[in-house]
Amino acid sequence: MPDSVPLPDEVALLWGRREAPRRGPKATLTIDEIVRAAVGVADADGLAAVSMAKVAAELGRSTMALYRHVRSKDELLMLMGDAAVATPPDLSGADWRTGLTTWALSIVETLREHSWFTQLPLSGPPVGPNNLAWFESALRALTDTPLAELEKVGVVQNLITLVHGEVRLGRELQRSFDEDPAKFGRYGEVLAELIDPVRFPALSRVVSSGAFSEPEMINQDLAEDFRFGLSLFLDGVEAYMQRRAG
Amino acid sequence: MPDSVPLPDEVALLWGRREAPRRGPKATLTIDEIVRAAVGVADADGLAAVSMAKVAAELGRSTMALYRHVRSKDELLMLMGDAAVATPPDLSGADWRTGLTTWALSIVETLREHSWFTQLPLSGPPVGPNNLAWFESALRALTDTPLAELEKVGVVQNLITLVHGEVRLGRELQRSFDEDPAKFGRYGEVLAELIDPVRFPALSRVVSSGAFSEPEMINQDLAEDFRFGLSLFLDGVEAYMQRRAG
DNA sequence: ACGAAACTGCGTAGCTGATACGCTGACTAG
DNA sequence: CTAGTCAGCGTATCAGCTACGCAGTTTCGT
Repeated sequence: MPDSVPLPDEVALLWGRREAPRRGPKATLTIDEIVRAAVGVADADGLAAVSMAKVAAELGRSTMALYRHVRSKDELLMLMGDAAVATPPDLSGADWRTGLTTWALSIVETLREHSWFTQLPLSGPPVGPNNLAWFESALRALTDTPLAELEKVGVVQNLITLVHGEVRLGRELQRSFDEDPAKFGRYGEVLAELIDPVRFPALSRVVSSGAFSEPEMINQDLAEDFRFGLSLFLDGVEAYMQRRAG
Repeated sequence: MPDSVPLPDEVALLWGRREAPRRGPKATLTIDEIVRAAVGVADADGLAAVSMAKVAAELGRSTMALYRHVRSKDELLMLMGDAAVATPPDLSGADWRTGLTTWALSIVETLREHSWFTQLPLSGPPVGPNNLAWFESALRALTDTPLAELEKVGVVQNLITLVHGEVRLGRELQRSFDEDPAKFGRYGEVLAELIDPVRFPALSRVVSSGAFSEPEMINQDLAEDFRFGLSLFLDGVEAYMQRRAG
């Protein structure tokens, strides 16, 4: 059976289905090596540090050598985006709620190690094998629920959004903290100074409740917020299912 | 009363509290003009098009003139981030749920017009006057609820995340669509081709349910997903309040 | 077995963009 | 009036992406 729909070029690349040329010298570089090197650079020094030159240097090659394997830097970024997420956990046997919770925590953990992930330009809906595997994994957790297929997609989509937000915020706050730790100790103070209790009554109440005065625990607080948000969201899903079933 | 905590420099800038020099020629450029021009460029051609040179050209100035008013491009981006969100809606009189819904839809609408907002580097927790005003607005909607102050922050934080996700996805899908409209018509087909129903049963079911075959309505679908996610989340908040109060 | 075709790796060079430095001339406090 | 300040900007440097084309390598067709 021939491909009735020839795959878009980047998709073929993502799935390793780009046919190798038969003539000419064998490539001494593989896409895999390049992507691995790029991921390494991003993990170590952030996405901004990923330049074609640096990745090439990491491999002991010249900058332009990479362009024989990758059409553009954007294409490399796309490949990195699929390489970053590897394999989803096995959720079989868990009820949908436990499954989705595990799923969400797993993805957060995975992405925390490649927190540049959320900075990648999106090139449309997911098409990479690993990203689709995670998508599949989440959908599978919802198999035996009364949700319509489209609703399942909606739930997973929103879950992904929550996860991205958590990872992004974690990374940015961490970076900001590393840049100037002193600033964090003063966030509460600075707010207190800026905020007129008349114009900002609700915010003032939060500030004086001391919610912003524990500068040391940024990431703990953030992870707490995420778990809280996640459980609220899943509560909502549960309520929706009951309404729909009953 | 003197400032016990001298404001960090960028914060002073954000709040227009940087003192003007008393000697020398008067500036013929204001920060406001610069920020407005930069926002204009970003609205028209995207954040990537915002270069110091382009913004300066927009104002009929030389590139380096901007650096008298802004310490770096990052500082300009920070200012853009506060300028983009202007003034939050008045929610007084609404119950918390209606209030937060209005709030979320307003922010989405606002950010849709400056959808580069979600690409800005975050420089820590919010400090700009407009961003804080939105924060205040959301917190105020939760005033008369049984939530603790820290929980209110958590709820709003997660709401913001959902909003960012919606805006980001909308922008990226739109861009991707504009780049190659044909690709969207084929997303369902491409998936169908890639996905082995044995390895991807749940995804296959979604694909064959036709959930991905209406390429024309990307943004409608997305907005739908957002409203769905928002209502699920708020259902969860409601359930939590009841549990807490009862 | 041999020439042509198909390739790979890479050197070079062009272009865009951020920004350091220092000059010129304007404005103001005393 | 004059010294001190400051705005605008020309110039130059550096980083990064990538188009182009050469030189050497491998394979196919005959």
